Amino acid sequence: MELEQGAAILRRLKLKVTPRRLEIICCLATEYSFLSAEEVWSRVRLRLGSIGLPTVYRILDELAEAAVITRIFLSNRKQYYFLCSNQDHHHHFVCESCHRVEDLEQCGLDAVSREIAQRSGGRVTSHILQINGVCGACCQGHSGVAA
Amino acid sequence: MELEQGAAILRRLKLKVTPRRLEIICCLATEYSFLSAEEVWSRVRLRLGSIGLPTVYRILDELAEAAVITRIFLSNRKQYYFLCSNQDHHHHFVCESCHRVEDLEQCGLDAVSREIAQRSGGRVTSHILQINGVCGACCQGHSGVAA
DNA sequence: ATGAGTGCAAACCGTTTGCAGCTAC
DNA sequence: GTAGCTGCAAACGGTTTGCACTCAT
Repeated sequence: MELEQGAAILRRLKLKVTPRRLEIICCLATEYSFLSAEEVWSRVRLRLGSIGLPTVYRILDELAEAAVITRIFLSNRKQYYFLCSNQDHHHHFVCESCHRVEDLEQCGLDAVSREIAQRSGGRVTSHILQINGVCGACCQGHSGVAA
Repeated sequence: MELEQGAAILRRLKLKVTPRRLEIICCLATEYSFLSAEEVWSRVRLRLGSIGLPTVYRILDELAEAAVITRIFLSNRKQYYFLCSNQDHHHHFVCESCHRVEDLEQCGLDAVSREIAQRSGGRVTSHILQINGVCGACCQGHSGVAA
């Protein structure tokens, strides 16, 4: 992603265009996998020289709240972040070997909503769906990238 | 759940039958909603007199590892536990108002697995699906139970 | 110039661990 | 008797906060 695209995102969110914000957006935009806050921190430090971890958290949080990036909660109690250009409702397939993230078109929640409405008259308001597996490349013997 | 049922579960897992373990299983068995470790702790203390929070964590962890109870990770970084007698593959509908949990039969993941296999040759190994909403009773004006 | 952004250190808080004493078997 | 259980206090680690300083606008 060009720096100008990052700046446009920030202006749309009425956030000041600062080097740290641009660098973090660029960092996520060039990754094909989700990153922890510390992983973002270490990557961004290489280019900015210095940036505090709290700043990384603050910026990631702003971007996640604005739905510019996707936040994933994993069972190790850490939060991971992923920049996805697809704004329509969709879910992700996460490769357990290389941590690459793929978009999914199928949601499959229509049937569930119907089941709930028919059975008890309830209503679905949101859902969390994450698919884990091994992607095609990793299935074919590629060893993958360490986490 | 009777105490004897709890004892049977523990014997099956080759764990010693202790009052704390029995009490925790009973506590979860009589709840219709998921509970945090601290919520289990406060309920169980009423009947046991004294029990340490680390013990509650240890026992909940054992039971979750053995798949006797279900562990849910929410975005507040806390873990919640729920005892579900249904052992087949299924998911849960969680009411946002009263925190009651219902079993779902629909999974809807077959279509997703097909999509992944067809598109990139990948393979689905696991998935996390949680449906949030408002249950029938709460939809009909019942105010629900606070978290 | 001024309010938003940032670094640093310290707090936070759910969870885990080490170890001594206790209990089911 | 002994291996496993439990309580307590302390540590852990990812994340958040308070506050003084700095920078984009």
